[in-house]
Amino acid sequence: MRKRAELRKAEIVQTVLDLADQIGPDRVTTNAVAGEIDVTQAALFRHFPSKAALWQSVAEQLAETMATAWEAALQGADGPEARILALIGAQLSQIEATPALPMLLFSRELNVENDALRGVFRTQLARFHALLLAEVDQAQKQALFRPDIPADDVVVLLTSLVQGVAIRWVLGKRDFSLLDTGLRLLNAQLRLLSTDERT
Amino acid sequence: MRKRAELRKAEIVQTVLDLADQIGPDRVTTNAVAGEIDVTQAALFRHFPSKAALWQSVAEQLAETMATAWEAALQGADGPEARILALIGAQLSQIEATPALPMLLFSRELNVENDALRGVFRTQLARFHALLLAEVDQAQKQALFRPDIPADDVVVLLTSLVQGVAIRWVLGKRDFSLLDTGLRLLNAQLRLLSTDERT
DNA sequence: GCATTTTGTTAGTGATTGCTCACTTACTTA
DNA sequence: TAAGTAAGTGAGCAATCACTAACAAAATGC
Repeated sequence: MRKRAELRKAEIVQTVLDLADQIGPDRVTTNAVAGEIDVTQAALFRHFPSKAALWQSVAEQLAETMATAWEAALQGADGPEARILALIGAQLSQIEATPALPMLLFSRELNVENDALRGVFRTQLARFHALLLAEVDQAQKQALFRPDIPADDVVVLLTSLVQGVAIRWVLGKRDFSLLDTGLRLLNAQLRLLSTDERT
Repeated sequence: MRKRAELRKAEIVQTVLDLADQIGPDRVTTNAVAGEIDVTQAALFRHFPSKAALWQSVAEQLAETMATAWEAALQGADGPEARILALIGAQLSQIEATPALPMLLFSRELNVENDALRGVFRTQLARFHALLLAEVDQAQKQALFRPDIPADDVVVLLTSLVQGVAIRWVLGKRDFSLLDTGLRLLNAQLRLLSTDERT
C-alpha cells in the first residue's frame, strides 16, 4: 500500500524505536524495519539517504518529545520540590513510553557509529541536568533541602535514581510500574534531603 | 609466536575485555580479537568452540573476580556502614579496572544473543543486591539508619548510585576518579540515611 | 485524459560476519 | 630419534549487512 512520504517517514521512525526495544538497538537492521511495515528494504532509502540519517531522525524526534514534556512539567508545578517531582515524573513516563531509550544510550550505533546521534543525546542529558540543578539550587536557598550536600551531587543522586530504576525495569521483566516505583523512591530520597523533621 | 593453550586462552579473554571497552562489546569480532594478539582468526577456534563460549569464559572470569573482591571487602570491614562502604568501593574499583562492564550489561551479545551470559550477570547482580540488603537491614536494626525507608528501597538507591556514577564515567571522558567520586557521593547518601544529628 | 512526479519493487553490489576445512609447524615424550 | 599431539595457518564457506541502479505503478497537476 503506497503512502505519503511524511506518513511513511514517521512510520519508519516509530518502527525503529519499537524494534530497538524488542531486539536491541544494534539489531535494528534495514531489513528488519522494512519487514515490519511490509515494504522492501530498498524502499527505506527512498525516505532516508542512509541508515545514520534514519537514526538521526529518531534522535531528533525523541529530543523534541522530551523537551516538550519537560516544559509542561515545569509549567504545571509550583515550588522547587514539586518541579523536581514533575521533571523526574516526566522523564520516567518518557522512558516507559519509549523503553528503547536507556538501551540506546549504550548502543554501538550511538557510541561508536553515529557521532551526530551521540551529540543529540549528550546535549539532551546536559539540559535535563541543568533543569534539575536550578530547582535543587532553589530548594537549598529556600532551606527546603539540607545545605550540607553540594547541589551538583544532589542532582547526580537524583538522576542516578532515575537511571537505576529504569535499568531495573528495562532489563527485568517490567512487571512493575516504572513511574510508580520511580516516584516512590524519589519521594523517599526527597524525604532524606528535606530539612523537615522526620515523620 | 606459539603459546601454551592456558596462556593463550587468558590472553584472548583479556583482549575481549579490552576491545569491548575500546570499541563496544558488539564490535568485538573474532577478527578484531585475533588481530590484536597477532594470530589468525581461525586460531581462536582452537581454544573456544564458538564465539558464545568465548564470551561465557569472559563472564565466568568476571564473576569470579567480583565474588573474590566482595568477600575481601566484607572480611576487612566491621559494622554495617563500613561494610556497605567496602562493598560499593570494591564494585567501583572493579568497574574502573574493567570499564567494559557497564556497557556489557546492555550489549546485544548479553541481551539478545547469549542466554548463558545473561544468566551469569543476572545471578551476580542479585547476589550483590542480597549482600547489600543484609547490611542495610543490620544498620536499620541497630538504629544506625533511619527506619522510615524500606531496606529494599535503600538498596536500590545505593546500587543506583553506583550505576549512575559509573555511567557518567564510562560514557564521559573519564576525567575523574570513579572510585573517589563514587565514594564521595556514597558518603553523602550515607549521611542522609544516618540517624545521627545533622552536622 | 495525458504527462510528470512520487513512491515503490526487483535484483543486484561489495564488505563483513562467525565458522570450517585441509594442511603445516612447534613441542613433548617414548 | 621417531612418533604423537598441540597450536597455528590460509583459503573459503553461507549468511547478513548497508546500499544502489534500473524499472514499474500509483498519485497528482494541468
